[in-house]
Amino acid sequence: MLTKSSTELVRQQNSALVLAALRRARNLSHTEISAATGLASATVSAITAELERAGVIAKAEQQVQGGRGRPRVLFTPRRDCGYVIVVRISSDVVQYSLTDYGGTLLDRFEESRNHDQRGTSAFAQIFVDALERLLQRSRLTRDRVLAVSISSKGLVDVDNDAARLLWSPVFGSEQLDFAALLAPEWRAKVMLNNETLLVAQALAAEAERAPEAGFRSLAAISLGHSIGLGVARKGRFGEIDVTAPNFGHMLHAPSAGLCRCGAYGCIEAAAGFYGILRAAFEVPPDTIPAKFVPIAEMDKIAASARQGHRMAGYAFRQAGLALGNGISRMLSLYERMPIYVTGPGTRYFDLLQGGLMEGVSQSLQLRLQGPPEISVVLDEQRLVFDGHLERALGVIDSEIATA
Amino acid sequence: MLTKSSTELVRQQNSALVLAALRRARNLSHTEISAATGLASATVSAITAELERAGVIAKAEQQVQGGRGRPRVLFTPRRDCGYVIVVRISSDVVQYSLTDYGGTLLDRFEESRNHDQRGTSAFAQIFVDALERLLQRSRLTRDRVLAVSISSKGLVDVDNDAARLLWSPVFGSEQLDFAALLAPEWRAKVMLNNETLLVAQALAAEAERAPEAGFRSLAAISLGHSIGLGVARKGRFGEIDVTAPNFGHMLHAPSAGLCRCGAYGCIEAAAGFYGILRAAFEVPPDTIPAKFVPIAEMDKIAASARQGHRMAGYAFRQAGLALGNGISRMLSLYERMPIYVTGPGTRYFDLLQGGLMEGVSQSLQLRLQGPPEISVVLDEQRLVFDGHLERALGVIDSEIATA
DNA sequence: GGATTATTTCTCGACAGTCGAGAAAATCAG
DNA sequence: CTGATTTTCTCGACTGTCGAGAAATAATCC
Repeated sequence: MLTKSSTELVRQQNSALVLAALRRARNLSHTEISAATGLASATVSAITAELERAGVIAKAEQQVQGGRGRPRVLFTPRRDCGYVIVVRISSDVVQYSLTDYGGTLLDRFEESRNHDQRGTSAFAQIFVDALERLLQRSRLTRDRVLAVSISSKGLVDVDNDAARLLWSPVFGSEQLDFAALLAPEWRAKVMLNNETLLVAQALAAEAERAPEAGFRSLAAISLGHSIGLGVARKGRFGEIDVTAPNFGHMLHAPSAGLCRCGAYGCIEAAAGFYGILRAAFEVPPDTIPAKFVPIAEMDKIAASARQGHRMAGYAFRQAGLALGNGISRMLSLYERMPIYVTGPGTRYFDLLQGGLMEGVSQSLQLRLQGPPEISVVLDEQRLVFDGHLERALGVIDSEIATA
Repeated sequence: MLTKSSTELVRQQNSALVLAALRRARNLSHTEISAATGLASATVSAITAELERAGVIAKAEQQVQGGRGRPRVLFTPRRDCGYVIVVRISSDVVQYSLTDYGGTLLDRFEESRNHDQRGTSAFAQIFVDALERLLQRSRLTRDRVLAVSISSKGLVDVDNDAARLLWSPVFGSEQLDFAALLAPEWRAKVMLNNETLLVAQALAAEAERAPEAGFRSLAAISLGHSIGLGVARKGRFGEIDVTAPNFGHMLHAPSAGLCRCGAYGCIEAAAGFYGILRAAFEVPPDTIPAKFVPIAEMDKIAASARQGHRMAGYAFRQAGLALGNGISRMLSLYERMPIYVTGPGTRYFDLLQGGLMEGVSQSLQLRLQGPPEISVVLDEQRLVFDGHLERALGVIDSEIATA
């Protein structure tokens, strides 16, 4: 069932367009906005006047000099128009950041997760307190925060309005509903996303900004204790569509052994750190996986693999194979697209590559279209943060345009 | 990059809305259109007047009688406004159908595909000739045909404007570009879709029509000599989005043996008719697959499986397992959705079911959300045809609205 | 220094579209 | 024939976009 359209929707769409252009370029003049959006000059006047009246954009202090005619006046988003809180939950630490509406970082602190006291209710309290602390440190009130963007590894409720964590390596299948946690007191929109989804979002935004590269789709794979996948595709209306399929716990092969999710044969059970560890030490594959593998331990296995140790090399090869087969299956179901590999596991990419290429090359589609481009991207943390901002600010912009 | 909006686009969208409503209900009065679309009465007047002037809709002859006040005048799409040609290519026969703009069948004939003379150029000639014949029999000119909708099993170019068959069981990897074939002489829009995609389209349209069932997504799987998958999902703007992932040639397990696509371990190599045959007769799995398996042959294997013959039962079980694992992987990458099984292979569903359920139940997601609903749908041929019409008429409608 | 030129922003009227309200049309009941 | 009822049609108000040209303003030319 399609939905009806109206002139107000037109204005919303075009306002959003102006905001998006302004966000990309930081500040633009009247004529530049017109050129970037394709809107007529008169329309730009109307929209900027409205946004200025609403306090969302302002004429920039510093005006550009030099041209011949009437000097251009630059519009820019008002930084103090609202604030965004970004929360990154990882297995050992939780990072809280505050940015303004322009996306510049104002404050940040981390709290290490105590490994003993698991349990969601304890964490919920810590979480809410940390947000309050963030406000106090910057002397802000709750209603100035327009969005709280949270990320974790794991499975997230796809329903757009919910912010429920369905399964995560940190909390297991104890569900956690962040929207409910902040429900009455906070007006902010609460969003929860898979970490690797945000990486894909950031990479896609970057690709879109690049000169006419003609971005269509891409996938981000994060290697570490667990395996994450984010897929970004350009939708029919030019918008970037991002999903976080359940790649790490997709079935690879029963031989991969017991996964910490409780199933047998997940990709993660072969390619996650604990899977590699288990294979390298020839632990029976139905052993309950290690809760946590120090990176030093992994480095040791990698070193011995590089020195020619047979089982260590085999473990990485099997991990690569699981990833390669998974990628092959993923591409069968979507389409050919470039793959970006991130996460702590990239430091072993030399050891994984052989198995990975072998695993990828076993399908009709890849024979027809050639193997996908696979590249390693290093700064996962920055990408996750960029993805947070990209999403949160985008949502805020579209809410402003809708109002 | 989003795209700008304008008042003309609003009219396009709303015209399309009116056409869609009219197509669903055959004929509707002014007030009914208003209720169905949510548009104001005055707007409906403007749009219907325009469409009537363009010759796309007309006031129906037969008016409904009985009420008290002014009698309602029913609008209905004009059948003679244009025509659609539907071509279904299957391995043994090609079916050509002609329908009017209302979707009623006017003419149909079949031509059996000669199994010896493969080769696309010969087929191209036959194809073009058949289309001409269809026109002559109904005394139509080429320019009265607004769409030619073609279906085949296999891989289709995803690019929306192209109509290129990339790989098919019928022509192998000899590509065939139908749009180019009809390029200068025909004004009709040429579309080519995977057969199972059309099944999914038809099922989704049906689900959408049904009372508030809240359709979100579904998958159709076709079992036969080859294995097809169509996935239909409701997009962000209420439109139905359909894709035909390359499911049959997704990697299952190396043990599945040689597939006729040339790769090893495809789902089809285990679950396609020739795969089942091969396993039942204990032919080595790297044997080059049979080009064609008569259904009688399959029936014999099924009969002996039902009588307890070990290898025959095993073959079907392995086929079910391959399908189940594939479904599990597919659902990992998309989301939980109901599965509809069609095609000639459904007559062996009792034999496949055990393996299928076992194969499906091996994943985290399915343990969290429960197994998907799987149901058998019998009349695949009708669904394919319905899907053709659904798509072709939809495209025509949106082109009319755009004009 | 004053006129000219180039450039940007702003404003006005035309045009397209939707909407609500009420007039007009057409039928039925009494 | 009259009034009630229901549906369709029309009119004016409102919102939005667009093109053209007026207004603003700084650099340049003489």
